[in-house]
Amino acid sequence: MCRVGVPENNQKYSELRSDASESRANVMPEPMHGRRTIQSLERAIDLLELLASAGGGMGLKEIAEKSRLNASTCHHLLATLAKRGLVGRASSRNYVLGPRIAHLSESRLKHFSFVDAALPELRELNEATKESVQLAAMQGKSLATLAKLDSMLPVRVGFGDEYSRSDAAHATATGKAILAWLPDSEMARIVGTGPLRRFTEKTIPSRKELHEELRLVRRNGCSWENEEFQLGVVCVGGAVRNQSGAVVGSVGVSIPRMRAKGDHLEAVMQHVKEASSRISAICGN
Amino acid sequence: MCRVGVPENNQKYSELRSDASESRANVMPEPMHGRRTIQSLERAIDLLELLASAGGGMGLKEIAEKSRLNASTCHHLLATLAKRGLVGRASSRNYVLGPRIAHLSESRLKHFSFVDAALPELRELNEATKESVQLAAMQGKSLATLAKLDSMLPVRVGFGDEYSRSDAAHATATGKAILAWLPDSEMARIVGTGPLRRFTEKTIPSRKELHEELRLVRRNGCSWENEEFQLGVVCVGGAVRNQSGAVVGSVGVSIPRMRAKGDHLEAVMQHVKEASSRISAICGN
DNA sequence: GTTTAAATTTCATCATGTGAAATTAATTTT
DNA sequence: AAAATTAATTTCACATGATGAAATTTAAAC
Repeated sequence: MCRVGVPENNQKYSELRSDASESRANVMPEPMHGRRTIQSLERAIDLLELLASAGGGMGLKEIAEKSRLNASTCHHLLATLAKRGLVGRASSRNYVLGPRIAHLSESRLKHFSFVDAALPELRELNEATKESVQLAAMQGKSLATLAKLDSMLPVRVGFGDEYSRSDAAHATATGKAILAWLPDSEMARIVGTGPLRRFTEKTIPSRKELHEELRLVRRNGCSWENEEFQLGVVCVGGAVRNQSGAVVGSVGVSIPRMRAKGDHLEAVMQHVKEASSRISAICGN
Repeated sequence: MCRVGVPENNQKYSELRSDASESRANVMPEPMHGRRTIQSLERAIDLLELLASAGGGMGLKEIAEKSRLNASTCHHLLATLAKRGLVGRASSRNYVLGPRIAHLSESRLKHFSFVDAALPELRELNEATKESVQLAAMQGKSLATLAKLDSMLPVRVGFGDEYSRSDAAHATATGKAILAWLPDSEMARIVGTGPLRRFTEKTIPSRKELHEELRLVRRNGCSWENEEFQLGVVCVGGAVRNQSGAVVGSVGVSIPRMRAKGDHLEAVMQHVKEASSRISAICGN
């Protein structure tokens, strides 16, 4: 008897392909010589991601169903991954992510540079907003500026070349972005118990108001600062998180007061949110 | 026209294959139908491991050389890995391990059970030595027994079913295995400043002697304990480390004094060393 | 600017991944 | 226990898709 229709797998395959070349418009129906990606490898990665998503581990059958792949194919892929330690077997004989994953992650972490990783995104943010941008992180109780790209507009915010540390976490958008998503105990440690240092007459004066502001920041998804550190300068900040969701730093955009309003300000906030989430992704989030 | 000789790749391939089946002696020259692993996937994993080993990242050419693969093949593999975030590009355009590695590792860690992972190895140790074995870890300042398998011999060490915690880190082999490879500050915190609790007349009495013993343990590669916790019981312990080399626990074998000598004791020490290093591997080390 | 080297893409070939089917192993039910 | 059921693994023939030499493009030196 002859097979009717398309073998099950073909559908899957064309899905993958159209996905791979989504950018170029599909002017021609079937021209693509473009062997863009390696099928077996992509499938193996699918399985890894699948195992990652379903924590407790899965049996072959479940994996085959969820991945919509032939069980035999899954078995071959899993056997290869298992041989190399990228997957392991739980006591229930379920497949789970293997020890070699931890090893790879460890050696990545050892050579990972936050600044290097963030710099391309920072440049993009700089070009998209046309404003001065910066990357910050806490070092002890100090807010450190790790990188800075100045605006190219004639009127711009620029504090020179010094990568200053300061006790201004409560008075800057980059600082507030970090504080807002830090555990309370950490936040308290950084803010301290003494009076909050005043930089301008607009600096948040009290702990109570700071807490309230941070609550709003969390709700809003990004932080802001209105001449609280330097008169004439308005700032917007976004938190950067790592693989475990912990805040590791923040990005900020500094705008001269004259431009800090309306559509431009809205657009900057949007860009900051996107940039911070992209940098977070690079950090494993 | 007929092809003369073997195309370059075939050699490589047969290398891989013979490597894959190294355990079975090559009695037959070419019987193997065994399509055991998926070549492209194994090659991709080779590249990941290569990138992990050479921290700073590598260019395509170097990767191709080191992996002994065709540059084009590397490129296809890397492009696929990059599409899925398992590799990324540094600012130098070098290939590096990507953010998705951290993500996978994170979700593995979230569901990882030390006990589950170690249990099979523990069983093997139990069968190999015929003695009672246990898995231990520090919980605060207490040494906790996480799992325990009794010997099947008529004369055996067995403390019943209670998974006891105790302040016996300095008096047991499992405890000393942990202390020996902990950072000094951690070690000091656990041992405390008060007098060391005495369990038998053989318990190490002073901090000074403990330090000296731990030095010997480090040199020896495994710890031991001679009726220091319970008269009549001798114990051997090995440290378990995780991906970053930190000590997360230990395995121990408890032997009745009558059997704790000569070849048997030697063999137990060897088995403990191997078991602890295998469990460490499962933990990512 | 020119030269050189590295990275990427193309494409024809055939080795290799694929999946249906058979076999074996592990559970569950009787 | 034995039978029945379900899941896991292995086999194998075939067509797809990975491969690598060569061409092209891009980036780095000079």
